[in-house]
Amino acid sequence: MSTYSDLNRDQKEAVLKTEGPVMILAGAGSGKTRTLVTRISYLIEKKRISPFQVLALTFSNKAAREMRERVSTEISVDVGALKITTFHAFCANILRSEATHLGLGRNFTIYDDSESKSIIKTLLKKRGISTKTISPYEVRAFIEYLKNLGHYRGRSGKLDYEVDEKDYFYPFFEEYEDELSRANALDFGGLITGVIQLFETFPEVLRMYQQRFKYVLIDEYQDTNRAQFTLMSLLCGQHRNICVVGDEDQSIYSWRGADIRNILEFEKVYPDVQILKLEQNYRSSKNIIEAASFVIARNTQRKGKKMWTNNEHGEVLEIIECPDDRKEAEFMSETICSLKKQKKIKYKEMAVFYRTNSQSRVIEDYLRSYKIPYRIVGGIKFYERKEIKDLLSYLRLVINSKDSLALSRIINVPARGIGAVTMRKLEQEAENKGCSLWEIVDDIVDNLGNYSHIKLSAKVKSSLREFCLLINDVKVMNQEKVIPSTIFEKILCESNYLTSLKANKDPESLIRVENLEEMKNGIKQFEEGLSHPTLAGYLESITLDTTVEDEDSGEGLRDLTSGEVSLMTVHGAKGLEYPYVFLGGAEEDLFPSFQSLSTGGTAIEEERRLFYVAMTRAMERLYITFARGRMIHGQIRFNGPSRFIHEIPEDYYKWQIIQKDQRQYDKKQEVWDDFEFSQENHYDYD
DNA sequence: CACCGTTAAGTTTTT
DNA sequence: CTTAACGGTG
Repeated sequence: MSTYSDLNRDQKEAVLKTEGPVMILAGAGSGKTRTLVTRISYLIEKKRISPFQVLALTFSNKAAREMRERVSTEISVDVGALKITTFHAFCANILRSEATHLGLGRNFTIYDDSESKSIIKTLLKKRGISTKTISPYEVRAFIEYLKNLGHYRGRSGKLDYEVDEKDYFYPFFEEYEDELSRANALDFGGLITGVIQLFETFPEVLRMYQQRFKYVLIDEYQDTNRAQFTLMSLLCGQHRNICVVGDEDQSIYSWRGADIRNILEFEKVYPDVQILKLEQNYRSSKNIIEAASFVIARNTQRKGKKMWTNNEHGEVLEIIECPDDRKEAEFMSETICSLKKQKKIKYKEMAVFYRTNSQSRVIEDYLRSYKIPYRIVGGIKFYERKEIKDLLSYLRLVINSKDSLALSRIINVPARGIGAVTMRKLEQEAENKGCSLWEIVDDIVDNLGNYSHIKLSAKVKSSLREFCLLINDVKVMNQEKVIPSTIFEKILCESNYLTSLKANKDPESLIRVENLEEMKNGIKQFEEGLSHPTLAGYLESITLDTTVEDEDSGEGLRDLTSGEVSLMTVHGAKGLEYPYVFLGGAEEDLFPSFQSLSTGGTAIEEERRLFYVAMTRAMERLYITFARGRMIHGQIRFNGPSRFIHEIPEDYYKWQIIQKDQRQYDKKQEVWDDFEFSQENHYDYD
């Protein structure tokens, strides 16, 4: 890399301003990643900063991977020392090395959302509270809320948020934290707050990291929560070489704790910040950019950017009014086919976006019947499947025997005759002795005599013995650094998990067997390229990065040169771009969602940002479809087109009506012209 | 202890 | 229309 001539003036500035706080407001398609990558290589090659001192934090592994790859093709120096990683992986890393400071074992387990929910459920149950009196969901939300703020138990000093320790829910937060530390576990939020606690409690540790990371860069800054902001402030407190890159108009994760104030009020914390705007869009046609700009301009929570492009005007957008969701899917399929046939557009250049996952079903049905190859991006989660979680629990227990959640999950899977009654006895004993479930189980097997007060049948005893034997065997294997795939194999066979699955002849079990096969492939893949793969390393890699390699769908439908049409939620589409985009279900109560409308306030602005994100993914053509009537929860609902459609000036679109019928939407009057028409008469076509 | 029927509820999901 | 969760029975 010797020249920056391919960058525009603003981008160059963003590269060159390396000292002090910098905020780059990078609009959609403004060449953000390219700018960041160039900035990193400028730091290293021109300013002779050691790669060891540069830290780039992203949210997704995908983003981290992409940046790492692009940096490594860009610069020739050793990139190995360069830290480009996710917030969570970064924190997990620090905590593993500094674990002892916090009284944590370095082999701690990381619980995902569903696991922390289980913890809360058992917690409530233990207290004899029905889930109807207090919903575990609410408790979880409360705990998550605290962690998103950066709160940890006993945090003191000047807090920039308020915590009411007399809050009805607060004791649950404390009990939950106790439960996690007993299990030597952390949840995702705890990874961040754990590092905050570490830094605030041990200034010398903080100083060490401050000295190491002299240049810090944060991508997708609009999605940071309070805790991440605090972490960043601590880390950059000395040198203040902090560069954040984001777009307030693409902040779509506030329900996950993202705090848009982090970006809107950055100047308050860093008055000397240099704010740079990347406003030239290289992705989309003029029509698309301008139409999207009109929509987003309605938001008040903005710093204000004026996106522009040198690209052609291109075609106007198309608004397609369909009688129902099936005709909408049919329109998409028809259009995709004709684009492919007549304009030789490849499938992989087309994408369908929707607000909710449930919308994909009808679309999939039609795509299949039109023999259009497609792939769902971010649909079913591989690692959330029962059989995968079961085997992961075995592996976890081996690594961290205090992980009682993992133990309870698998002690009777496959069925060994160790049921709820036995488990209650064991849990009681563990509680009395103040030790973990595993210790009790392990001890009972060795020293039965000490447990005469616990009545266990002979069958249960022998089951426990067998289970213990297996786990202890595997623990030894792990200590002897046997590779993960061999350990996996052993558990799969000797736990009888595979045998009992195969005994079931139903197709469900067959799929499970295949999934386990795939899991093994995943482990093998992990081992490749590592000289000393460990089980702990494997677990870390998959809890913090659940992306699964694209499998080849050998269904015969796949067209290698043309690829597949991509289907995803609008959330899933962030950061991506496609020449041809279909945005389905642009209806009131769906997009914007019913919930956001009833929440009121600024919730609608986030929906608008979401709509804006969807629009700005499109490079050449954008089709926005809506259905007059849609099946929702088994009932046909008539919601009318999304308000966001009306926010696009009329010169920017062509309004097309599919299958005229009696119930037409009159966009001039914004009312249905026939309200009395009965649903039944309406929906028996074919 | 496992299975089946009933009931209730229903966004988005980077880690 | 789905799906998850609970409570009753065999």
